[in-house]
Amino acid sequence: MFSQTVPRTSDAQPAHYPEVMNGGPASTLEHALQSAARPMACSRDEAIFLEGDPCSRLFRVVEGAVRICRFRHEGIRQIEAFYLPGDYFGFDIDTEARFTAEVTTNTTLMVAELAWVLTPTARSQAVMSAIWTLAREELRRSQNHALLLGYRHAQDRLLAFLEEMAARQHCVSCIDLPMSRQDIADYLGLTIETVSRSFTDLTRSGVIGMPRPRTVIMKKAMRARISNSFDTIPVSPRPIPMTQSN
Amino acid sequence: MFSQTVPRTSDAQPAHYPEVMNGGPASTLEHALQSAARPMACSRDEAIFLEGDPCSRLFRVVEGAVRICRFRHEGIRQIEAFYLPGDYFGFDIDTEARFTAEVTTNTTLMVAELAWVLTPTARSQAVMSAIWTLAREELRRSQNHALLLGYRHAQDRLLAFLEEMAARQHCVSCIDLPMSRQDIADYLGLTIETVSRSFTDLTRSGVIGMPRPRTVIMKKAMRARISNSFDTIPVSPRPIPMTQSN
DNA sequence: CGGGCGCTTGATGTACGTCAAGACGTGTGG
DNA sequence: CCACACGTCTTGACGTACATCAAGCGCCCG
Repeated sequence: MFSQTVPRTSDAQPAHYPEVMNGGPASTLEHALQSAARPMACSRDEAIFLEGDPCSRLFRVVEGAVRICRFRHEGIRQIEAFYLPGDYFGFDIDTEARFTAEVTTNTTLMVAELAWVLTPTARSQAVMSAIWTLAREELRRSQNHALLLGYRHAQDRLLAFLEEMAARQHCVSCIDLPMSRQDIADYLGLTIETVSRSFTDLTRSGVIGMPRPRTVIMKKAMRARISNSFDTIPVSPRPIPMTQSN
Repeated sequence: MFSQTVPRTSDAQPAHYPEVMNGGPASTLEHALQSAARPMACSRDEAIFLEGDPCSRLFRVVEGAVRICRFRHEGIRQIEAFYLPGDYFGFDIDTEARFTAEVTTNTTLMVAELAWVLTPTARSQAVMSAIWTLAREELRRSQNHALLLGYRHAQDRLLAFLEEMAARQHCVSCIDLPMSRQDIADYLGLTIETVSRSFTDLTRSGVIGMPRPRTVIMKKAMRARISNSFDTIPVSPRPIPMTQSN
């Protein structure tokens, strides 16, 4: 339960901020959460919280994946982020959740009451700095998402997405996709057909291998395949070392 | 100089976080910056800092506008955010700037050395909470940008952009656009021609008025014109009261 | 082995990108 | 103050990539 090291981006701290804002070893967060957390199993497409719900709980993905999204009237759904094993979410920036959170596949979470985590005894500077690190990571992720959506070609967006997934998972070349084609489409701002066709095209051109629909093998110089890749690394400036649970 | 109240989103604080994380009256930030800041005038397209530069300065827009962006190899540019009068930027989440900052038009800024702002005397909890508020605002903006880019039709993106601009400016119906069509295109993930055509179409259909290219009048139920608007307000959950300088 | 869901593939329309030219407005110099 | 020139914005013609509508395949689970 919360027994992993948090995704560490702490190798890139703003040197100027005092300790309370410096991430430091984010394992302090797990430590503070250790006794507060309880496990929670969700089956596919189950909602964890809805947009507008009070932000009262902090979650960590153990196994599976979570999507946060919004809906437009005719049922059009837009996915803002995926959370993979090791990721925290729910420490929102408002009193009310700005997105709906659902699991994309059978998923195990750890849950802790924010009120409990932030009790006077628990709310150390270390905990606060860990929260700060999470917020920065969230901002970085969102900015990278916007950059991804700036690509005009479906293949570029898909490749950027696959690179993000690869960077956030352990293996360099083997990617597990714990979400449906529709989920990917709603994250990339495309239709499911275009996503599927792009997967096929990338496979046919030898850029990726796809033994099963939700397993992708990265082949050769994939980055060079992005027609207009950024001079600076577009998706994840520094690969995020992410300790996966179980 | 930094004499305005910061954009207040503090009406939506996570009630659970201790004071250090609660925005509180962000005027504390201006107060802390008051003596540290110096004015800086930039002419159109001038760079303020480049991607990769050390994050050492905090800026506030007094007049004009700033864009932060990245470049892809063939000169394709992608704009992540605009900063308007009253907005702070430069308090980045890393030691190095993740974007290049340039002014879109003749612009006046206030500049303060982060090291000075964050000296032991200045780094009060109030200052830190103000920084936290800025970071949350940045996250919200980035998420809204990603949502905007999720719209599949150019007119929808443009309308969402205009709504964002309207919400961030004083007047409800009269929008000043302190950036070129190319800037708007690079922010919306479109070409300049498509942006121009969308402006024309919206004008012809009576949704907006455009006395001059950079002045837009919002007419009638503009929101209803977005073909797939979000059930919940897409761009700015609560209009941001933004005190403009001079 | 059968059913259903997720994924893929096909055919067609349309919105946007691209290339190109022209109009407008703005700023500068005479 | 006017004329000119440059840059910004707009408009046009055309090609292309993606959305849409529709059908079919394949995998997984019951």
